[in-house]
Amino acid sequence: MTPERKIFRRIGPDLRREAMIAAMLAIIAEEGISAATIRAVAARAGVTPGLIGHYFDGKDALLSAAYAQHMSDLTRATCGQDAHTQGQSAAARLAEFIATGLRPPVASTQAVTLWAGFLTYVQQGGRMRDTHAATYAEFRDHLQGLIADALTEAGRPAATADLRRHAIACNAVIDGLWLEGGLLPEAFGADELTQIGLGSVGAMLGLDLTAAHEK
Amino acid sequence: MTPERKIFRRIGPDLRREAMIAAMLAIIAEEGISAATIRAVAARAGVTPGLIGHYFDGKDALLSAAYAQHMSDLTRATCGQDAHTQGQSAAARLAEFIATGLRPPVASTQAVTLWAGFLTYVQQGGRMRDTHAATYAEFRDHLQGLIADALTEAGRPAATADLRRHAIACNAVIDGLWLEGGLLPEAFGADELTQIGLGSVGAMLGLDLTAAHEK
DNA sequence: GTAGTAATTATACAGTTGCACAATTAGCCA
DNA sequence: TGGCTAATTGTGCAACTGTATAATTACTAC
Repeated sequence: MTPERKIFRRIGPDLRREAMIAAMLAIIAEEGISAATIRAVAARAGVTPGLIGHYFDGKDALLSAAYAQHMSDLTRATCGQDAHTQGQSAAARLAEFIATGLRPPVASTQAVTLWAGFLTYVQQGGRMRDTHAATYAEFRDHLQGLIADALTEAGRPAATADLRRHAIACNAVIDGLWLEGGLLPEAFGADELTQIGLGSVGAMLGLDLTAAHEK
Repeated sequence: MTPERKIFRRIGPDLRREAMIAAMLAIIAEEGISAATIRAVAARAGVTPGLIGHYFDGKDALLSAAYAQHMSDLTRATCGQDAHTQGQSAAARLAEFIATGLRPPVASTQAVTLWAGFLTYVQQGGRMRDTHAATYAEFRDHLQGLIADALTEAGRPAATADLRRHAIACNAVIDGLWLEGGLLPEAFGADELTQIGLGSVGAMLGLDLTAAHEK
């Protein structure tokens, strides 16, 4: 009766890393970041705690990697819809961008919870702050491009300074609605945030995005 | 050479509680919530760890109290400015409300960092979730009242359903700008967020809030 | 003054945390 | 088939965590 040792399989280093990141994200989303200990992540990933130290240079490195992954997922899910709206009008593309950001999986309690869990560490500088700044810039630049196209299409091209202000404002609306929807999901109707988002941004830009979105 | 015991003063129970809450808030703002241990809070409050257990029923209770205090501070700082704008037009009062929420001390890295630190725990239910829901409702209801007055004043009174949508949207703009300003303060000019906020909400409601605010 | 009492300190404890390190093993290549 | 190597495990440790509790002390009322 020798103490039976765990039998294990080697999956590639990349897969192993991904599994650990996925485990960390799942735990943060479900139980909060304070529950995301090395041991808990290891157990969820079906692995021994020591192995995490083998793939990541300490817990902070795993946290950073998980944050980068999550933000990358969100950005890809939001900006990646451009492919589906290639032939349509600029207004329709902008409307679809907004709608995508305000409906699952982008807008969801889980996504907001994850983001919020990381936020504490973002503020303390280091890699996570850079990731945040880069993600924000990418998202807003993308939005600014869509706004520029839509205004040009409407025969009202705008100067760069105005475009910047519009992008900041539209981004704020989307962020705010995304946040509130994720924090208090039961406080809003199914389609409500999307409609409000389209209506608000439309009013700010002088475009009828609701009509553009329904086509 | 007996081991010298710390000499201490008794301040009232209320003052002691406040000192502990203040210490907790300071630590969360400066070093993140993971640094807010009982021992750290005690040291900052100039007190022994055991005393915290004497005034609060566990660490969670202190955390809840600190969160409630912070949100109360923010709400009071934002809504409390009504007194100064009593005689003015409804549009001016709405404009001042928005401007107050987008400039220090309400809009600041410290305030956002604090809020973000608590967010993780808000998601896990309990007292802190109730505090969040109540704060959000209070803020939005206040905003909705200001919007109703401003629209009525402009000769365009709105139905309740429309007011609700307007309040959600305006609240989202303010929240989004507040958040971004706190997370990336160096990315925006001194007055920029206020101007964008007034312009955006004005466009959404069909009012010239920038002009109303300058008077 | 001086007792009484609530506030405050000091200490101890059991559990948890991140991590380092040696021992083991799975899969690959000759 | 039989090593070789890197992936993986198991264990241990020192530091830290929240909290309970007994011992002390500052203040108040008389």
